[in-house]
Amino acid sequence: MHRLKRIVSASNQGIAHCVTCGARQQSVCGAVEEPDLDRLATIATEHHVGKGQTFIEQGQPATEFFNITAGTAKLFKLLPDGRQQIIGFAGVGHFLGLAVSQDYAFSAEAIEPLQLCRFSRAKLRGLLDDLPMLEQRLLQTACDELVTAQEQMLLLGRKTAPERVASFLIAQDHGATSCHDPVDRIALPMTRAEIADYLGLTIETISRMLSRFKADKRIATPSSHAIVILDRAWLEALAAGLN
Amino acid sequence: MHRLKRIVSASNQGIAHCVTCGARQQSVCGAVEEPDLDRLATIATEHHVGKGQTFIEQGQPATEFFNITAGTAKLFKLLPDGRQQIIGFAGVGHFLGLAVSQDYAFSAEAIEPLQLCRFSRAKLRGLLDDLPMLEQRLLQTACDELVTAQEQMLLLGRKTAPERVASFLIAQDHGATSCHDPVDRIALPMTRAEIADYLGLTIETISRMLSRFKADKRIATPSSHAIVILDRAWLEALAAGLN
DNA sequence: CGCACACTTGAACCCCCTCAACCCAAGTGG
DNA sequence: CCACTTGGGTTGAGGGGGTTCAAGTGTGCG
Repeated sequence: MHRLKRIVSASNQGIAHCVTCGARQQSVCGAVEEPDLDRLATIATEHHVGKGQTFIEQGQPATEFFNITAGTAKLFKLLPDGRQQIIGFAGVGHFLGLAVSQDYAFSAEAIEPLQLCRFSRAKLRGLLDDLPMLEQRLLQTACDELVTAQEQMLLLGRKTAPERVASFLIAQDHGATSCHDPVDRIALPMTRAEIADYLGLTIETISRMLSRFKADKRIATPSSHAIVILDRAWLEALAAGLN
Repeated sequence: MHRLKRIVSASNQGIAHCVTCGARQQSVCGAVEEPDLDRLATIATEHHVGKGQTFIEQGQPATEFFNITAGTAKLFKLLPDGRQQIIGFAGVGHFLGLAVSQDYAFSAEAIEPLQLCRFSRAKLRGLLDDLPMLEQRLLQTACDELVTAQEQMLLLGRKTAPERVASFLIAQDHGATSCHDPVDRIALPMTRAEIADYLGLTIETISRMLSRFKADKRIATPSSHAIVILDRAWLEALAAGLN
Protein backbone atom coordinates (compact mmCIF):
# COMPACT_ATOMS: atom_id res chain seq x y z
CA MET A 1 0.00 0.00 0.00
CA HIS A 2 2.75 2.52 -0.77
CA ARG A 3 0.13 4.24 -2.88
CA LEU A 4 -1.72 5.16 0.29
CA LYS A 5 1.24 6.90 1.81
CA ARG A 6 1.19 9.50 -0.93
CA ILE A 7 -2.51 10.09 -0.52
CA VAL A 8 -2.95 10.40 3.22
CA SER A 9 -1.10 12.92 5.31
CA ALA A 10 -0.37 11.94 8.87
CA SER A 11 -0.76 14.00 12.02
CA ASN A 12 -0.78 13.43 15.78
CA GLN A 13 1.45 10.39 15.43
CA GLY A 14 2.02 8.68 18.75
CA ILE A 15 0.10 11.21 20.80
CA ALA A 16 -2.72 10.01 23.06
CA HIS A 17 -5.33 11.55 20.79
CA CYS A 18 -7.95 8.87 21.48
CA VAL A 19 -8.80 10.48 24.83
CA THR A 20 -10.11 13.61 23.14
CA CYS A 21 -11.50 11.89 20.02
CA GLY A 22 -15.05 13.06 19.42
CA ALA A 23 -15.85 10.02 17.28
CA ARG A 24 -14.84 7.46 19.90
CA GLN A 25 -18.24 6.93 21.49
CA GLN A 26 -19.78 6.43 18.04
CA SER A 27 -17.24 3.78 17.07
CA VAL A 28 -15.80 0.46 18.19
CA CYS A 29 -13.18 2.41 20.13
CA GLY A 30 -15.94 3.25 22.59
CA ALA A 31 -15.42 -0.26 23.98
CA VAL A 32 -11.97 0.75 25.27
CA GLU A 33 -11.89 2.50 28.64
CA GLU A 34 -9.47 5.02 30.13
CA PRO A 35 -6.58 2.83 31.35
CA ASP A 36 -6.24 1.01 27.98
CA LEU A 37 -6.83 4.05 25.82
CA ASP A 38 -3.11 4.82 25.66
CA ARG A 39 -2.41 1.45 24.07
CA LEU A 40 -5.06 2.11 21.44
CA ALA A 41 -3.57 5.55 20.76
CA THR A 42 -0.08 4.17 20.25
CA ILE A 43 -1.14 1.86 17.43
CA ALA A 44 -3.42 4.39 15.71
CA THR A 45 -2.35 7.30 13.51
CA GLU A 46 -4.64 10.01 12.21
CA HIS A 47 -4.76 10.88 8.54
CA HIS A 48 -6.55 13.10 6.07
CA VAL A 49 -7.92 11.92 2.71
CA GLY A 50 -8.99 14.39 0.04
CA LYS A 51 -12.35 14.20 -1.72
CA GLY A 52 -12.34 11.74 -4.59
CA GLN A 53 -9.27 9.87 -3.43
CA THR A 54 -9.24 6.09 -3.08
CA PHE A 55 -7.67 4.83 0.14
CA ILE A 56 -8.65 1.15 -0.06
CA GLU A 57 -8.21 -0.76 -3.30
CA GLN A 58 -10.04 -4.03 -3.87
CA GLY A 59 -7.67 -6.99 -4.23
CA GLN A 60 -4.74 -5.36 -2.42
CA PRO A 61 -3.41 -7.17 0.68
CA ALA A 62 -5.41 -6.06 3.72
CA THR A 63 -2.66 -4.86 6.04
CA GLU A 64 -4.38 -1.78 7.46
CA PHE A 65 -7.72 -1.13 9.12
CA PHE A 66 -9.39 2.25 9.34
CA ASN A 67 -11.82 4.14 11.51
CA ILE A 68 -13.52 7.23 10.12
CA THR A 69 -13.53 10.27 12.41
CA ALA A 70 -14.91 12.87 9.97
CA GLY A 71 -16.49 12.93 6.51
CA THR A 72 -18.03 10.20 4.36
CA ALA A 73 -16.62 7.46 2.15
CA LYS A 74 -18.20 5.16 -0.41
CA LEU A 75 -17.36 1.45 -0.32
CA PHE A 76 -17.74 -0.26 -3.68
CA LYS A 77 -16.99 -3.20 -5.91
CA LEU A 78 -16.21 -2.99 -9.62
CA LEU A 79 -16.74 -5.28 -12.59
CA PRO A 80 -14.06 -5.33 -15.32
CA ASP A 81 -16.22 -3.29 -17.72
CA GLY A 82 -16.71 -0.50 -15.20
CA ARG A 83 -20.06 -1.41 -13.71
CA GLN A 84 -19.97 -0.33 -10.08
CA GLN A 85 -21.92 -1.49 -7.05
CA ILE A 86 -21.67 0.63 -3.94
CA ILE A 87 -21.74 -1.67 -0.92
CA GLY A 88 -22.37 1.09 1.55
CA PHE A 89 -21.54 4.59 2.71
CA ALA A 90 -19.25 4.90 5.72
CA GLY A 91 -19.67 7.91 7.99
CA VAL A 92 -18.22 9.03 11.31
CA GLY A 93 -17.44 6.10 13.60
CA HIS A 94 -17.53 3.49 10.86
CA PHE A 95 -14.85 0.81 11.17
CA LEU A 96 -13.36 -0.51 7.91
CA GLY A 97 -11.69 -3.88 8.03
CA LEU A 98 -14.40 -6.29 8.99
CA ALA A 99 -15.26 -7.55 5.51
CA VAL A 100 -11.72 -8.62 4.88
CA SER A 101 -10.04 -11.97 4.43
CA GLN A 102 -6.51 -11.85 3.06
CA ASP A 103 -7.16 -9.02 0.63
CA TYR A 104 -9.61 -6.14 0.71
CA ALA A 105 -12.92 -7.28 -0.76
CA PHE A 106 -13.92 -3.77 -1.82
CA SER A 107 -12.50 -0.35 -2.62
CA ALA A 108 -13.11 2.81 -0.59
CA GLU A 109 -13.08 6.39 -1.78
CA ALA A 110 -13.70 9.68 0.05
CA ILE A 111 -16.79 11.47 -1.26
CA GLU A 112 -16.17 14.28 1.21
CA PRO A 113 -12.90 15.44 2.79
CA LEU A 114 -12.15 12.61 5.19
CA GLN A 115 -10.43 12.23 8.52
CA LEU A 116 -9.54 8.71 9.61
CA CYS A 117 -7.54 6.63 12.07
CA ARG A 118 -5.27 3.95 10.67
CA PHE A 119 -4.38 0.71 12.50
CA SER A 120 -1.92 -1.93 11.44
CA ARG A 121 -3.76 -5.21 11.22
CA ALA A 122 -1.13 -7.11 13.21
CA LYS A 123 -1.02 -4.55 16.02
CA LEU A 124 -4.79 -4.46 16.29
CA ARG A 125 -4.82 -8.27 16.49
CA GLY A 126 -2.41 -8.05 19.40
CA LEU A 127 -4.59 -5.52 21.17
CA LEU A 128 -7.70 -7.65 20.60
CA ASP A 129 -6.08 -10.57 22.44
CA ASP A 130 -5.77 -8.39 25.53
CA LEU A 131 -9.09 -6.56 25.30
CA PRO A 132 -11.99 -9.00 24.95
CA MET A 133 -14.44 -6.11 25.21
CA LEU A 134 -13.07 -4.71 21.95
CA GLU A 135 -13.38 -8.03 20.13
CA GLN A 136 -16.93 -8.35 21.44
CA ARG A 137 -17.73 -4.90 20.11
CA LEU A 138 -16.28 -5.75 16.72
CA LEU A 139 -18.43 -8.89 16.57
CA GLN A 140 -21.50 -6.83 17.42
CA THR A 141 -20.60 -4.34 14.69
CA ALA A 142 -20.06 -7.11 12.16
CA CYS A 143 -23.48 -8.56 12.98
CA ASP A 144 -25.11 -5.18 12.54
CA GLU A 145 -23.45 -4.80 9.16
CA LEU A 146 -24.64 -8.27 8.17
CA VAL A 147 -28.22 -7.32 9.00
CA THR A 148 -27.84 -4.16 6.90
CA ALA A 149 -26.30 -6.12 4.03
CA GLN A 150 -29.17 -8.61 4.06
CA GLU A 151 -31.72 -5.82 4.00
CA GLN A 152 -29.87 -4.39 1.00
CA MET A 153 -30.00 -7.78 -0.74
CA LEU A 154 -33.77 -7.71 -0.37
CA LEU A 155 -33.81 -4.24 -1.86
CA LEU A 156 -31.53 -5.10 -4.78
CA GLY A 157 -33.16 -8.43 -5.54
CA ARG A 158 -36.84 -7.75 -5.13
CA LYS A 159 -37.79 -4.09 -4.78
CA THR A 160 -38.93 -1.82 -7.62
CA ALA A 161 -37.23 1.47 -8.46
CA PRO A 162 -39.67 3.68 -6.49
CA GLU A 163 -39.44 1.29 -3.53
CA ARG A 164 -35.65 1.44 -3.61
CA VAL A 165 -35.53 5.23 -3.64
CA ALA A 166 -38.12 5.45 -0.85
CA SER A 167 -36.12 2.93 1.22
CA PHE A 168 -32.99 4.97 0.66
CA LEU A 169 -34.60 8.22 1.78
CA ILE A 170 -36.05 6.64 4.90
CA ALA A 171 -32.72 5.02 5.75
CA GLN A 172 -30.82 8.27 5.23
CA ASP A 173 -33.28 10.01 7.50
CA HIS A 174 -32.81 7.46 10.28
CA GLY A 175 -29.07 7.76 9.89
CA ALA A 176 -29.23 11.51 10.48
CA THR A 177 -30.85 11.35 13.91
CA SER A 178 -28.68 14.23 15.02
CA CYS A 179 -31.10 17.01 15.91
CA HIS A 180 -34.87 16.76 16.03
CA ASP A 181 -35.82 19.32 13.43
CA PRO A 182 -39.54 19.90 12.99
CA VAL A 183 -38.96 19.40 9.25
CA ASP A 184 -37.18 16.23 8.16
CA ARG A 185 -34.42 17.79 6.17
CA ILE A 186 -32.00 15.18 4.85
CA ALA A 187 -28.53 16.18 3.68
CA LEU A 188 -27.23 13.94 0.90
CA PRO A 189 -23.43 14.08 0.69
CA MET A 190 -23.43 11.78 -2.38
CA THR A 191 -24.23 12.50 -6.02
CA ARG A 192 -27.09 10.97 -8.05
CA ALA A 193 -24.57 8.66 -9.66
CA GLU A 194 -23.55 7.33 -6.27
CA ILE A 195 -27.15 6.85 -5.16
CA ALA A 196 -27.75 4.97 -8.41
CA ASP A 197 -24.73 2.72 -7.91
CA TYR A 198 -25.90 2.04 -4.36
CA LEU A 199 -29.47 1.14 -5.34
CA GLY A 200 -28.63 -0.85 -8.47
CA LEU A 201 -30.28 1.70 -10.76
CA THR A 202 -29.16 4.49 -13.14
CA ILE A 203 -28.74 8.22 -12.64
CA GLU A 204 -31.78 8.91 -14.80
CA THR A 205 -34.06 6.61 -12.82
CA ILE A 206 -33.03 8.25 -9.53
CA SER A 207 -33.76 11.66 -10.99
CA ARG A 208 -37.14 10.52 -12.35
CA MET A 209 -38.23 8.97 -9.06
CA LEU A 210 -37.27 12.06 -7.06
CA SER A 211 -39.12 14.24 -9.57
CA ARG A 212 -42.18 12.01 -9.28
CA PHE A 213 -42.10 12.12 -5.46
CA LYS A 214 -41.77 15.87 -5.66
CA ALA A 215 -44.67 16.23 -8.10
CA ASP A 216 -46.80 14.05 -5.79
CA LYS A 217 -45.89 16.27 -2.81
CA ARG A 218 -44.20 13.41 -0.96
CA ILE A 219 -40.91 15.30 -0.70
CA ALA A 220 -39.51 18.78 -1.34
CA THR A 221 -36.06 19.55 -2.73
CA PRO A 222 -34.73 22.89 -1.51
CA SER A 223 -31.44 22.02 -3.22
CA SER A 224 -30.31 18.98 -5.17
CA HIS A 225 -28.36 17.70 -2.16
CA ALA A 226 -31.01 18.37 0.45
CA ILE A 227 -34.41 16.71 0.66
CA VAL A 228 -37.36 17.31 2.95
CA ILE A 229 -39.79 14.49 3.65
CA LEU A 230 -43.38 15.74 3.44
CA ASP A 231 -45.31 12.46 3.58
CA ARG A 232 -43.27 10.14 5.73
CA ALA A 233 -45.98 7.53 6.27
CA TRP A 234 -46.50 7.12 2.54
CA LEU A 235 -42.75 6.79 1.88
CA GLU A 236 -42.34 4.26 4.66
CA ALA A 237 -45.21 2.17 3.33
CA LEU A 238 -43.72 2.25 -0.15
CA ALA A 239 -40.27 1.32 1.20
CA ALA A 240 -41.77 -1.64 3.07
CA GLY A 241 -43.29 -2.98 -0.14
CA LEU A 242 -46.91 -2.01 0.45
CA ASN A 243 -49.00 0.01 -2.10
CA MET B 1 -40.63 -19.66 20.00
CA HIS B 2 -43.12 -22.24 21.28
CA ARG B 3 -43.85 -22.86 17.64
CA LEU B 4 -40.38 -24.33 17.27
CA LYS B 5 -40.86 -26.90 19.98
CA ARG B 6 -43.58 -28.58 17.96
CA ILE B 7 -41.45 -28.68 14.86
CA VAL B 8 -38.13 -29.93 16.11
CA SER B 9 -37.72 -33.19 17.95
CA ALA B 10 -34.90 -33.33 20.43
CA SER B 11 -32.37 -36.10 20.96
CA ASN B 12 -29.08 -36.58 22.81
CA GLN B 13 -30.04 -33.99 25.41
CA GLY B 14 -27.23 -33.33 27.85
CA ILE B 15 -24.91 -36.00 26.45
CA ALA B 16 -21.37 -35.03 25.44
CA HIS B 17 -22.23 -35.47 21.77
CA CYS B 18 -19.88 -32.70 20.60
CA VAL B 19 -16.87 -35.01 20.96
CA THR B 20 -18.14 -37.28 18.21
CA CYS B 21 -19.80 -34.59 16.10
CA GLY B 22 -18.68 -34.94 12.49
CA ALA B 23 -19.62 -31.37 11.67
CA ARG B 24 -17.49 -29.83 14.43
CA GLN B 25 -14.36 -29.21 12.41
CA GLN B 26 -16.41 -27.53 9.67
CA SER B 27 -18.09 -25.16 12.11
CA VAL B 28 -17.33 -22.56 14.75
CA CYS B 29 -17.32 -25.36 17.33
CA GLY B 30 -13.97 -26.39 15.85
CA ALA B 31 -12.48 -23.55 17.88
CA VAL B 32 -13.31 -25.40 21.12
CA GLU B 33 -10.78 -28.02 22.24
CA GLU B 34 -11.14 -31.18 24.27
CA PRO B 35 -11.23 -29.88 27.87
CA ASP B 36 -13.94 -27.31 27.15
CA LEU B 37 -15.98 -29.50 24.84
CA ASP B 38 -18.13 -30.76 27.70
CA ARG B 39 -19.28 -27.25 28.51
CA LEU B 40 -20.26 -26.75 24.88
CA ALA B 41 -22.15 -30.03 24.90
CA THR B 42 -24.14 -29.15 28.00
CA ILE B 43 -25.60 -26.01 26.46
CA ALA B 44 -26.32 -27.58 23.06
CA THR B 45 -29.20 -29.89 22.16
CA GLU B 46 -29.59 -31.72 18.88
CA HIS B 47 -32.79 -31.53 16.86
CA HIS B 48 -34.32 -32.70 13.62
CA VAL B 49 -36.30 -30.46 11.27
CA GLY B 50 -38.42 -31.88 8.46
CA LYS B 51 -38.17 -30.67 4.88
CA GLY B 52 -40.22 -27.54 4.25
CA GLN B 53 -40.48 -26.60 7.91
CA THR B 54 -39.60 -23.12 9.14
CA PHE B 55 -37.45 -23.05 12.27
CA ILE B 56 -36.54 -19.35 12.36
CA GLU B 57 -39.20 -16.72 11.79
CA GLN B 58 -38.24 -13.17 10.87
CA GLY B 59 -39.25 -10.65 13.53
CA GLN B 60 -39.47 -13.16 16.38
CA PRO B 61 -37.23 -12.52 19.41
CA ALA B 62 -33.82 -14.08 18.80
CA THR B 63 -33.43 -16.28 21.86
CA GLU B 64 -31.85 -19.31 20.18
CA PHE B 65 -28.86 -19.84 17.93
CA PHE B 66 -28.38 -22.86 15.67
CA ASN B 67 -25.61 -24.84 14.09
CA ILE B 68 -26.42 -27.13 11.16
CA THR B 69 -24.96 -30.63 11.36
CA ALA B 70 -26.74 -32.21 8.37
CA GLY B 71 -28.90 -31.05 5.45
CA THR B 72 -29.49 -27.63 3.91
CA ALA B 73 -31.64 -24.65 4.86
CA LYS B 74 -32.63 -21.51 3.00
CA LEU B 75 -32.39 -18.15 4.76
CA PHE B 76 -34.78 -15.57 3.40
CA LYS B 77 -36.55 -12.27 3.83
CA LEU B 78 -40.13 -11.58 2.77
CA LEU B 79 -42.03 -8.51 1.62
CA PRO B 80 -45.69 -8.15 2.68
CA ASP B 81 -46.97 -9.08 -0.79
CA GLY B 82 -45.03 -12.34 -0.85
CA ARG B 83 -41.93 -11.34 -2.76
CA GLN B 84 -39.07 -13.37 -1.36
CA GLN B 85 -35.32 -12.79 -1.33
CA ILE B 86 -33.14 -15.71 -0.31
CA ILE B 87 -30.07 -14.25 1.37
CA GLY B 88 -28.19 -17.53 1.53
CA PHE B 89 -28.21 -21.30 1.74
CA ALA B 90 -26.87 -22.79 4.96
CA GLY B 91 -25.21 -26.20 4.79
CA VAL B 92 -23.32 -28.40 7.24
CA GLY B 93 -21.29 -26.38 9.73
CA HIS B 94 -23.16 -23.14 9.14
CA PHE B 95 -23.82 -21.10 12.28
CA LEU B 96 -27.13 -19.22 12.42
CA GLY B 97 -27.33 -16.31 14.83
CA LEU B 98 -24.75 -13.84 13.63
CA ALA B 99 -27.05 -11.57 11.66
CA VAL B 100 -29.22 -10.95 14.67
CA SER B 101 -29.92 -7.94 16.81
CA GLN B 102 -32.87 -8.20 19.15
CA ASP B 103 -35.08 -10.13 16.73
CA TYR B 104 -34.24 -12.48 13.90
CA ALA B 105 -33.61 -10.47 10.74
CA PHE B 106 -34.58 -13.35 8.44
CA SER B 107 -36.52 -16.61 8.34
CA ALA B 108 -34.99 -20.07 7.89
CA GLU B 109 -36.60 -23.15 6.38
CA ALA B 110 -35.25 -26.65 5.76
CA ILE B 111 -35.08 -27.49 2.06
CA GLU B 112 -33.75 -30.95 2.95
CA PRO B 113 -34.25 -32.99 6.11
CA LEU B 114 -32.17 -31.09 8.62
CA GLN B 115 -30.14 -31.91 11.69
CA LEU B 116 -29.11 -29.02 13.91
CA CYS B 117 -27.70 -28.03 17.30
CA ARG B 118 -29.59 -25.48 19.33
CA PHE B 119 -27.97 -23.06 21.79
CA SER B 120 -29.68 -20.63 24.11
CA ARG B 121 -28.41 -17.17 23.36
CA ALA B 122 -27.77 -16.35 27.02
CA LYS B 123 -25.83 -19.55 27.67
CA LEU B 124 -23.71 -19.09 24.56
CA ARG B 125 -22.93 -15.54 25.68
CA GLY B 126 -21.71 -16.96 28.98
CA LEU B 127 -19.50 -19.48 27.22
CA LEU B 128 -18.07 -16.81 24.93
CA ASP B 129 -16.88 -14.82 27.94
CA ASP B 130 -14.76 -17.80 29.01
CA LEU B 131 -13.56 -18.92 25.57
CA PRO B 132 -12.01 -16.05 23.63
CA MET B 133 -11.01 -18.47 20.86
CA LEU B 134 -14.68 -19.12 20.17
CA GLU B 135 -15.53 -15.43 19.99
CA GLN B 136 -12.59 -14.90 17.66
CA ARG B 137 -13.86 -17.68 15.43
CA LEU B 138 -17.33 -16.16 15.37
CA LEU B 139 -15.87 -12.82 14.33
CA GLN B 140 -13.93 -14.52 11.54
CA THR B 141 -17.11 -16.27 10.39
CA ALA B 142 -19.08 -13.03 10.47
CA CYS B 143 -16.41 -11.34 8.35
CA ASP B 144 -16.52 -14.17 5.80
CA GLU B 145 -20.28 -13.85 5.58
CA LEU B 146 -19.95 -10.11 5.10
CA VAL B 147 -17.61 -10.67 2.16
CA THR B 148 -20.08 -13.13 0.66
CA ALA B 149 -22.98 -10.75 1.21
CA GLN B 150 -21.12 -7.93 -0.52
CA GLU B 151 -20.32 -10.14 -3.49
CA GLN B 152 -24.03 -10.97 -3.67
CA MET B 153 -24.91 -7.27 -3.63
CA LEU B 154 -22.69 -6.82 -6.69
CA LEU B 155 -24.50 -9.71 -8.35
CA LEU B 156 -28.00 -8.45 -7.50
CA GLY B 157 -27.29 -4.84 -8.30
CA ARG B 158 -25.18 -5.01 -11.41
CA LYS B 159 -25.01 -8.42 -13.09
CA THR B 160 -27.23 -9.61 -15.96
CA ALA B 161 -29.33 -12.77 -15.79
CA PRO B 162 -26.78 -15.01 -17.58
CA GLU B 163 -23.99 -13.60 -15.42
CA ARG B 164 -25.98 -14.32 -12.27
CA VAL B 165 -26.67 -17.92 -13.20
CA ALA B 166 -23.03 -18.48 -14.21
CA SER B 167 -21.87 -16.96 -10.90
CA PHE B 168 -24.25 -19.24 -9.04
CA LEU B 169 -23.01 -22.38 -10.80
CA ILE B 170 -19.36 -21.49 -10.20
CA ALA B 171 -20.05 -20.71 -6.54
CA GLN B 172 -21.97 -23.96 -6.04
CA ASP B 173 -19.09 -25.84 -7.57
CA HIS B 174 -16.55 -24.25 -5.24
CA GLY B 175 -18.79 -25.03 -2.31
CA ALA B 176 -18.82 -28.72 -3.22
CA THR B 177 -15.06 -29.23 -2.98
CA SER B 178 -15.65 -32.63 -1.45
CA CYS B 179 -14.06 -35.09 -3.87
CA HIS B 180 -12.06 -34.25 -6.97
CA ASP B 181 -14.19 -35.85 -9.63
CA PRO B 182 -12.82 -35.67 -13.14
CA VAL B 183 -16.21 -34.32 -14.18
CA ASP B 184 -17.54 -31.30 -12.28
CA ARG B 185 -20.88 -32.69 -11.25
CA ILE B 186 -22.79 -30.24 -9.09
CA ALA B 187 -25.68 -31.41 -6.95
CA LEU B 188 -28.35 -28.74 -6.46
CA PRO B 189 -30.45 -29.43 -3.39
CA MET B 190 -32.69 -26.44 -4.15
CA THR B 191 -35.52 -26.00 -6.66
CA ARG B 192 -35.57 -23.56 -9.59
CA ALA B 193 -37.85 -21.30 -7.56
CA GLU B 194 -35.25 -21.13 -4.79
CA ILE B 195 -32.42 -20.40 -7.21
CA ALA B 196 -34.57 -17.63 -8.68
CA ASP B 197 -35.32 -16.12 -5.26
CA TYR B 198 -31.61 -16.25 -4.47
CA LEU B 199 -30.50 -14.55 -7.70
CA GLY B 200 -33.28 -11.96 -7.87
CA LEU B 201 -34.80 -13.52 -11.01
CA THR B 202 -37.82 -15.68 -11.89
CA ILE B 203 -38.21 -19.43 -12.33
CA GLU B 204 -38.61 -19.02 -16.07
CA THR B 205 -35.42 -17.01 -16.47
CA ILE B 206 -33.41 -19.61 -14.54
CA SER B 207 -34.82 -22.33 -16.76
CA ARG B 208 -34.11 -20.37 -19.92
CA MET B 209 -30.51 -19.59 -18.96
CA LEU B 210 -29.79 -23.21 -18.06
CA SER B 211 -31.35 -24.29 -21.36
CA ARG B 212 -29.22 -21.78 -23.23
CA PHE B 213 -26.01 -22.90 -21.48
CA LYS B 214 -26.95 -26.48 -22.31
CA ALA B 215 -27.63 -25.68 -25.98
CA ASP B 216 -24.27 -23.90 -26.15
CA LYS B 217 -22.55 -26.97 -24.64
CA ARG B 218 -21.35 -25.04 -21.58
CA ILE B 219 -23.08 -27.41 -19.18
CA ALA B 220 -24.89 -30.76 -19.23
CA THR B 221 -27.93 -31.65 -17.13
CA PRO B 222 -28.12 -35.39 -16.37
CA SER B 223 -31.06 -34.61 -14.09
CA SER B 224 -32.79 -31.38 -13.17
CA HIS B 225 -31.00 -31.32 -9.81
CA ALA B 226 -27.53 -32.22 -11.10
CA ILE B 227 -25.40 -30.16 -13.44
CA VAL B 228 -22.06 -30.88 -15.08
CA ILE B 229 -19.80 -28.00 -16.05
CA LEU B 230 -18.38 -28.57 -19.55
CA ASP B 231 -16.78 -25.17 -20.23
CA ARG B 232 -15.59 -23.87 -16.90
CA ALA B 233 -13.38 -21.10 -18.26
CA TRP B 234 -16.22 -19.62 -20.27
CA LEU B 235 -18.61 -19.73 -17.30
CA GLU B 236 -16.04 -18.14 -15.01
CA ALA B 237 -15.41 -15.35 -17.49
CA LEU B 238 -19.14 -14.73 -17.78
CA ALA B 239 -19.56 -14.77 -14.00
CA ALA B 240 -16.75 -12.23 -13.63
CA GLY B 241 -18.52 -9.84 -15.99
CA LEU B 242 -16.37 -10.35 -19.08
CA ASN B 243 -17.86 -11.20 -22.54
C1' DC C 1 -18.35 35.36 -18.94
C1' DG C 2 -17.88 30.66 -20.14
C1' DC C 3 -16.58 26.22 -19.18
C1' DA C 4 -17.34 21.98 -16.69
C1' DC C 5 -20.12 19.15 -14.29
C1' DA C 6 -24.26 17.58 -12.12
C1' DC C 7 -28.87 17.09 -12.81
C1' DT C 8 -33.31 16.83 -15.44
C1' DT C 9 -36.38 15.41 -19.02
C1' DG C 10 -37.90 13.05 -23.24
C1' DA C 11 -38.13 9.10 -26.60
C1' DA C 12 -36.91 4.54 -28.14
C1' DC C 13 -35.35 0.22 -27.03
C1' DC C 14 -34.48 -4.15 -24.63
C1' DC C 15 -33.99 -7.40 -21.08
C1' DC C 16 -36.52 -9.71 -18.10
C1' DC C 17 -41.17 -10.50 -16.21
C1' DT C 18 -45.86 -12.05 -16.77
C1' DC C 19 -49.08 -15.08 -18.41
C1' DA C 20 -50.14 -19.30 -20.36
C1' DA C 21 -49.66 -23.83 -22.17
C1' DC C 22 -47.37 -27.99 -21.93
C1' DC C 23 -44.29 -31.84 -20.31
C1' DC C 24 -42.81 -35.14 -17.05
C1' DA C 25 -42.23 -37.87 -12.92
C1' DA C 26 -44.10 -39.31 -8.62
C1' DG C 27 -47.83 -40.36 -5.84
C1' DT C 28 -52.62 -41.98 -4.77
C1' DG C 29 -56.70 -44.28 -4.92
C1' DG C 30 -60.30 -46.94 -7.17
C1' DC D 1 -53.31 -51.56 -13.61
C1' DC D 2 -54.82 -47.22 -15.00
C1' DA D 3 -57.03 -42.57 -14.22
C1' DC D 4 -56.27 -38.67 -11.85
C1' DT D 5 -53.76 -35.28 -9.22
C1' DT D 6 -49.91 -32.60 -7.83
C1' DG D 7 -45.58 -30.22 -8.07
C1' DG D 8 -41.54 -29.02 -10.48
C1' DG D 9 -39.68 -27.83 -14.83
C1' DT D 10 -39.66 -26.15 -19.73
C1' DT D 11 -40.97 -23.29 -23.56
C1' DG D 12 -43.41 -19.60 -26.12
C1' DA D 13 -45.71 -14.95 -26.83
C1' DG D 14 -46.50 -10.47 -25.32
C1' DG D 15 -45.92 -6.52 -22.26
C1' DG D 16 -43.67 -3.30 -19.13
C1' DG D 17 -40.17 -1.25 -16.04
C1' DG D 18 -35.88 0.46 -16.32
C1' DT D 19 -32.00 1.37 -19.39
C1' DT D 20 -29.92 3.70 -23.16
C1' DC D 21 -29.31 7.48 -25.96
C1' DA D 22 -29.80 12.23 -26.54
C1' DA D 23 -30.85 16.94 -25.69
C1' DG D 24 -31.63 20.54 -22.52
C1' DT D 25 -31.23 23.04 -17.86
C1' DG D 26 -29.19 24.80 -14.20
C1' DT D 27 -25.10 26.03 -11.17
C1' DG D 28 -20.63 26.67 -9.17
C1' DC D 29 -16.14 28.40 -10.14
C1' DG D 30 -11.98 29.84 -12.85
